[in-house]
Amino acid sequence: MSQGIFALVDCNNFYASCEKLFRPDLVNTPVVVLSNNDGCVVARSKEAKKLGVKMGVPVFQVRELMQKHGILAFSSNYALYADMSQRVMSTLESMAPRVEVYSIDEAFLDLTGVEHSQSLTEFGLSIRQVIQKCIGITVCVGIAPSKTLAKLANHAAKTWHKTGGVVDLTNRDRQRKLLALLPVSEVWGIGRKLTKRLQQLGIDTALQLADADPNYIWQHFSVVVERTVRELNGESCIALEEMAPTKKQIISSRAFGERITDKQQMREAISEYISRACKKLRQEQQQAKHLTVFLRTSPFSDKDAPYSASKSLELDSPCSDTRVFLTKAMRLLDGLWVDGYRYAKAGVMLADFYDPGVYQPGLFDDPIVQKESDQALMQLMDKLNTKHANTIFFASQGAKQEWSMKRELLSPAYTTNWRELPVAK
DNA sequence: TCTGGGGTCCTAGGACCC
DNA sequence: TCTGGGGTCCTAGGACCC
Repeated sequence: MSQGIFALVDCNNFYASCEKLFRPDLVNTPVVVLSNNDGCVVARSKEAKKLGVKMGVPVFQVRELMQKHGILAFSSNYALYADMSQRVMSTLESMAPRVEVYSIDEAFLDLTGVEHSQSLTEFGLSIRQVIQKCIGITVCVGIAPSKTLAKLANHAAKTWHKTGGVVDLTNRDRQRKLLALLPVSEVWGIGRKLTKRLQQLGIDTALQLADADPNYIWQHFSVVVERTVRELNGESCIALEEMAPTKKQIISSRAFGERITDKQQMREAISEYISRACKKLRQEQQQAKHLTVFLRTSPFSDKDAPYSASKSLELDSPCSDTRVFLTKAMRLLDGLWVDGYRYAKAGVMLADFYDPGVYQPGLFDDPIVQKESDQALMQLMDKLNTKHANTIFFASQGAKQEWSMKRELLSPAYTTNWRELPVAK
């Protein structure tokens, strides 16, 4: 059994906390943050949770509740959250030698060796204090010999306030006590479907899963669930990954603010998604060979006829030039578009990535030759657009973008735009 | 009227080869 | 006019995560 010690540091109500941070007047106000298009609730402050707003509910279902209790809603402001996240992560990196940034609001830390100089709980508390003081964000810390147990320890730290926001779960008896209290659905990697199937076999609690025979689980489920069983028993099977693995695909897709029925508007939307995806591709310093374009009507509406389709193609050689993908995507769209539907969402996907310069073209391929001047043009575009969004764009993206998503409740870009810095009065 | 977006991993099954 | 079995590669779809 490998003898690592992991900590999971997770920001409390991250998006809602970011919004509140710059609005001291909202200390005790219930706040929610909405998904793109202001569609559903993706984050809730503790006050909003207390009032019964559930994660992921469509806004129209809780509108009454929000009005009744004065719950304030914000559109999601990713520029702000990404910037705050970076501050949290670099603080963590200054406190622990090995850090895996797991998501925008979570990181795994390798705490091997820490216990020689101070207790693990003390270390957890100091992480909490430093982040609170330097950044103003509250985090909880779960500590355990496997990532799956660290997740559960973190859950416990969030759930029970008397823990002080830090739970050390390195002791086997404490592990089993906690596992007995938690339903199997709380376990990392056990989603809705697996929960149901496990319950049918009489496995309701996390402890029952931990005590199941790994071979039996492997046969009835998969190696993934079997690994989870081992992790629940303190055997570390999922390593800490400091380096973000290179991406395998890039998707850019979005539901429209209003349904699209006009092909020209769809062209604009697809052009916009291609531009974003290609920019991301160049940031990853990769080239792609595969392109997919897809579109669909709303799967929730019973009055709209359902339609969903996608088409893909392979380039002769990998490429990261927006103009090449724009041309190809428009051709794919011609094959997908059917008049008369009310389209709700569309998107593009790039895949099959290569490092620049390593691809061997086939004998009969007609490789796209990327001239230096082409690459320079793309670099210049990216540079200008990073400094000020949408400085230059392709005409096909459209200047008005009437179809773009709703963000009616957006907070200012406090930390990423000089003109929107908070003012101390 | 109003239901997110962006990812990963695993598995099953078909095509194809010897 | 034979039709077994094993291997590999690819793709679609399912399940999960935040």
